Amino acid sequence: MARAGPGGGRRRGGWRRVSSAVTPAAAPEVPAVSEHSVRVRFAPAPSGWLHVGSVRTALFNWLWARHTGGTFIWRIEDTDADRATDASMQSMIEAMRWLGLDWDEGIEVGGPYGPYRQSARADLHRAVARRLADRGHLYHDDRSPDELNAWRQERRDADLPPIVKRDTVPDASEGTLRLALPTSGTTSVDDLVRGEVTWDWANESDPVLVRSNGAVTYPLANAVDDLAQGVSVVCRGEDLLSVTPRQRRLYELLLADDLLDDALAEAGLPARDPSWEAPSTFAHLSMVVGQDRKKLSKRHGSVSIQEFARRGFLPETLLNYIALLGWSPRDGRERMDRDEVVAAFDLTNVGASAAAFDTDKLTAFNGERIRDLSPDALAHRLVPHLDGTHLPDDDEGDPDPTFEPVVATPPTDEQMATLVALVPLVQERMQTLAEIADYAPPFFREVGIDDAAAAKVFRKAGAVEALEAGARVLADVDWTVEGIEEALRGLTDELGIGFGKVAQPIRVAVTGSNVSPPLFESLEIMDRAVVLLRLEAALPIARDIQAGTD
RNA sequence: GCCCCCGUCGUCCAGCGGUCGAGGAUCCCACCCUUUCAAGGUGGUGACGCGGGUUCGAAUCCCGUCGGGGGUACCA
Repeated sequence: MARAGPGGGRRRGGWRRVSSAVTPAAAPEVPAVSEHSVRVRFAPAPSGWLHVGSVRTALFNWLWARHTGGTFIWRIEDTDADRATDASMQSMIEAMRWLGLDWDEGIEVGGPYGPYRQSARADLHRAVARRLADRGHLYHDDRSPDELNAWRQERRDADLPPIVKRDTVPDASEGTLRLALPTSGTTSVDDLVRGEVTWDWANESDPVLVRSNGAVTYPLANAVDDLAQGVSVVCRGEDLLSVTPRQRRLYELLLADDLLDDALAEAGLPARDPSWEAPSTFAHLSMVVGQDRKKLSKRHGSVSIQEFARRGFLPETLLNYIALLGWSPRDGRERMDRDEVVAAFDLTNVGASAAAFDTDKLTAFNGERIRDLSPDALAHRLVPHLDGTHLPDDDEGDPDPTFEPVVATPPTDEQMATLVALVPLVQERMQTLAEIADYAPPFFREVGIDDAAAAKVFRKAGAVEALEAGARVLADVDWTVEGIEEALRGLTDELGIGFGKVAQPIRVAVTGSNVSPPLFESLEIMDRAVVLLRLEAALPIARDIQAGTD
């Protein structure tokens, strides 16, 4: 990833020192938190769900806080009451908890610089706006949205940029309040991910800070709260890169002559720590795109993070995989657990190009992780995929509402015992937890025989004989893997056919499918009586198919 | 249109002027193993968007171009 700009050395700042002071084995004499400690925040608007892109932003913030021993703040930006929903917020909380991303200050958990829901900070925002207006930084724009849109269209039609500046609008006494931005000169920021980025003030449109209904907008609330909460590092999506100049202008204005401190006092909110300055570090993360390099689609990860749980992905896998989207440790390791990622993560070493979400790679990671689980742990993780909590995919990839739970909620002791016995058989052949729904049913209840499997296997010569002989020898044999194997393998000589021709018909008869865990082990954990019954029941089906074949 | 960002195997990353006849992961293919399906093992295909320049030397630096993305809201 070539980093544009002359910033090759810009990443060598003081971060290493900070990070080395907080590794788990940090020497006790080094204070874990200094006056320059990292304070990062995740600040989503509560509309919609957490998806891969927003989770990556949350994760990188969280990782940087944990790596540096800093503070991870979760603030909710619900200044637009029309879009914010409580359901969305609850869903986000659930997703964060599932991923194991904990926050030190923020919604639900509180903290010294709350409230952490912007709608609860409206008094502060208004107090700030009033002071800004008093100092002459704001002006009224009384055009209606329709008028504004018409004006913008005119400008575009004339190939002119629709940039609003104080002198392009009448200074009316009523209407929305805009911030008067500088009209000339440039401003630049040294972004951790992108290097130096420069803007010309002449191209920056004056943002609306207060709506006609009196509510403040994101540009104001975001800047105020970042300052009031002592945020030191702003790490967010690239979609907010263009908003940086006006935000930094606001920082300047708010910090001048104690404007913000006075407003904080007036609103009765906690004072800022005197050592806090404006956020000095910015990191704009690239977008996450689909495998087609276009916007994230439903097939490619633009789904709620809960959807990944439903599809049988482990939270550890997601965390590991998403951390690798745009970042990698110096030694090139890919499979890492949470602590390893925290230890190795480096915000100053994040790539700037858009990352495509690759479900195949995620799936491969997941399979490996499943194999690393202890059988007992895996059994417990499997339960939600059997009891109806997580529905398997239907043909369209949507939750299948016709899925019949395989075990009770909670599972009976007997069901749990069966599951624990089954786990070693399926563990190494699963990529996702959801696949258990394919393997498990015949071990728990009666299942029909799959037509395609029957057609394929029963029509082969020797199938009927294999079923008959299988039932015969299995009727009295030691019901152990060894006993079953010996009996069944003995059949190849007796019938004069290969073992595959013996095993497949029996597999289909007993499991209903031509794909299953290993036969002997599968039979062993089933009831002998059940096995014999199924072999018996399959016989007429096999005979029919053979008859039709001739 | 205007502003900004990005551009190495299909995909994710490594590469920070010579050690790159470009490395790892994933995907794909082949072979081994094998009672199905997997897993595992071995091997393989596959990339510096293009054009100029700087330099003894460029994937690495500069310029241009093309392509992709974001912004251009009284959304965030």
